[in-house]
Amino acid sequence: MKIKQLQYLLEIVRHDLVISDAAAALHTSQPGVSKEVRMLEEELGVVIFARNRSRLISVTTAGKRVLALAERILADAHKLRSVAVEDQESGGPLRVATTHTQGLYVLPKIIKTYLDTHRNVRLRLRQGTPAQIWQLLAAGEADIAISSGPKERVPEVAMFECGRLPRIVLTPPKHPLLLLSRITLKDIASFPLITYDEEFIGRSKVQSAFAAHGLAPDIVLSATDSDVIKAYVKLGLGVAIIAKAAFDSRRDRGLRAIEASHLFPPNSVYLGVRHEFPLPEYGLEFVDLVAPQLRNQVLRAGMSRGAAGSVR
Amino acid sequence: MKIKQLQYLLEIVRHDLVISDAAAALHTSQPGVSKEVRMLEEELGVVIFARNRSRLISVTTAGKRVLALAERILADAHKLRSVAVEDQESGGPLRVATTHTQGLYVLPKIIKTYLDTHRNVRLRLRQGTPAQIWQLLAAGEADIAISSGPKERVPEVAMFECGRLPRIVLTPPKHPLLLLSRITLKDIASFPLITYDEEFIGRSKVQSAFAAHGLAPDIVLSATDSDVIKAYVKLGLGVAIIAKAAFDSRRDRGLRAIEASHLFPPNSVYLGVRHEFPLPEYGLEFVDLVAPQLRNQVLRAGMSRGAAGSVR
DNA sequence: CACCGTTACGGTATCCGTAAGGATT
DNA sequence: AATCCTTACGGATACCGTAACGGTG
Repeated sequence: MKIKQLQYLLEIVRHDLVISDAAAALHTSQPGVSKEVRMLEEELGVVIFARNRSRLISVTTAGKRVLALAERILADAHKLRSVAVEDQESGGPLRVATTHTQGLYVLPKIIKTYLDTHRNVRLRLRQGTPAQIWQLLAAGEADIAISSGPKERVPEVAMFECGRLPRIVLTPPKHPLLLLSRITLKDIASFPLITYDEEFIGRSKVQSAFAAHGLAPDIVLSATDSDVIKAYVKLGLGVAIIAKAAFDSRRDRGLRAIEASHLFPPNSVYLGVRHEFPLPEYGLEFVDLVAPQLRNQVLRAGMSRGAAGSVR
Repeated sequence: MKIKQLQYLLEIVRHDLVISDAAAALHTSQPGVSKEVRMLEEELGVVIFARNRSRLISVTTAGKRVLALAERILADAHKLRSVAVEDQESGGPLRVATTHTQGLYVLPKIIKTYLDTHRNVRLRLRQGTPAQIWQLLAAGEADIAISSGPKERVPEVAMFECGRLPRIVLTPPKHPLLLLSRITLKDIASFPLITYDEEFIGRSKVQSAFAAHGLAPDIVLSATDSDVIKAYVKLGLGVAIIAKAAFDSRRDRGLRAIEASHLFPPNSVYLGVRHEFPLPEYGLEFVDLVAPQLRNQVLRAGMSRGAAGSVR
């Protein structure tokens, strides 16, 4: 069974059962049409047209059913051909604001998968500090924020926890800390410390942990960027406390990592959208890749007005 | 676009995006499947599968739409293939009781057209006198009656006038009546008469017409069958009054016809069905060919209980 | 290195147009 | 005689399997 044969059928009916006319309309030869029709009839085991040897008389009852199905198949085939043009309209811009760590170490795989399947989405990735990120979202200059939480509530946005980043201690090779089987906060506090900038939540959590044990670490340098921090650790200026996700043992050969999730609480990562700015379907599908369970909450948040307690 | 290509798509999805497996399931070569998919993508101008050069990763958003349509098309195609078997069940017996005149001179064309388009209907034609015909219908041994009316009402059936048969006078060649420009009843009455049997309505109408003019024709022979009547006219036994439809100038070369519709009222022909025995669709389609305007009345009559006055 | 998808190639079947035949109106 | 469907035939095209190639995990 070929689609062409079905086209022939309908064209014949459209021309009052005159094969010659149908062939002319189809820009092909009349014997070709005649033959294809007969072959289809033979394949289906059904007489579609009642013939008078030199003329088509009428459509059989079985033929009517065949024609009805053929019509729908061809309509679907037509829709199929226009998927391409609709596809052009199905994409659009998607602005994601995120931190350096997320943008460089967590999102790449997700974004690759996403762009593979969403050819017409123009993804714009904006990096910044958490404060900048939530500000961008609140101002409507980003559609999705992925970042640790802001220090102050931002009423315009809804946030949902979408992951937790455990901490590690980062040292140069052959550092004394590497010899300890289970390090303590006190061990760390005896070395100069390099960590995230003040406005990062991670920084304050680190400081609180030390303070809870009456310790006051010597923070010699802070930065907004894991890679900057790494560079200074590599130079031997101190040890760092960063997200585990930002360390790649293959790439960061000049560094060593020590598990520290027992010392510092993991840093929650939030996905945020703006109230009253519902994400398009392709935006929700991005959310699906970041945190599959969040789709419905994000959908509702985008449609509702701002309210307290959107963080579960 | 080919149906085969759509099959390939679904088979690939069904095998978790592994072309090799799909090809094996389709009993064909793997490169063939690969190529057809790419050609379809090119034709539609849409990337259906996200690829990793040596693997299919996922289905694009446009691809999902393509797959949805492909699925419906293939489902319809499958239905198409099974039209043949359903067609076997769509027919059935249709028993038509009718007179010799109708069966031999009026119905053949209709029946040919009908059987051309209703290959699976087993048409049984039963001939008889009007009394026999209506009796068959009332007894449920016929589904449709086509005949002149019965002498007595038959409560079980609904009748609808579906045609009128004007009369002619039938003579041998070179008969004296042929010389008259406009014949009268008196002219006819001067010759021996051959006509339908007593139980035919036509016979009594003819007799009434003569009686109304104080004439008493000499009916030398009567028969139930136009062809029997013709045979005796041909032998010179007398002239006949029969339905015009029963005379074919090409076939009846040994006979001559004289218009007589001004002398005798036309004989109404009725189509009848039994109350509470609704015709199947294919039966109604037979009625459509006999009398297109009757379909709905016949449909209703078949579903309702017997009642007076079904003849309009 | 095992697996998978793509590319290349050649034999074969299918398609499709022209020409001729036959039936009907 | 004109119209229309069918059959016949031959050249071009597309199909499809095998084999070789390239990338990936």
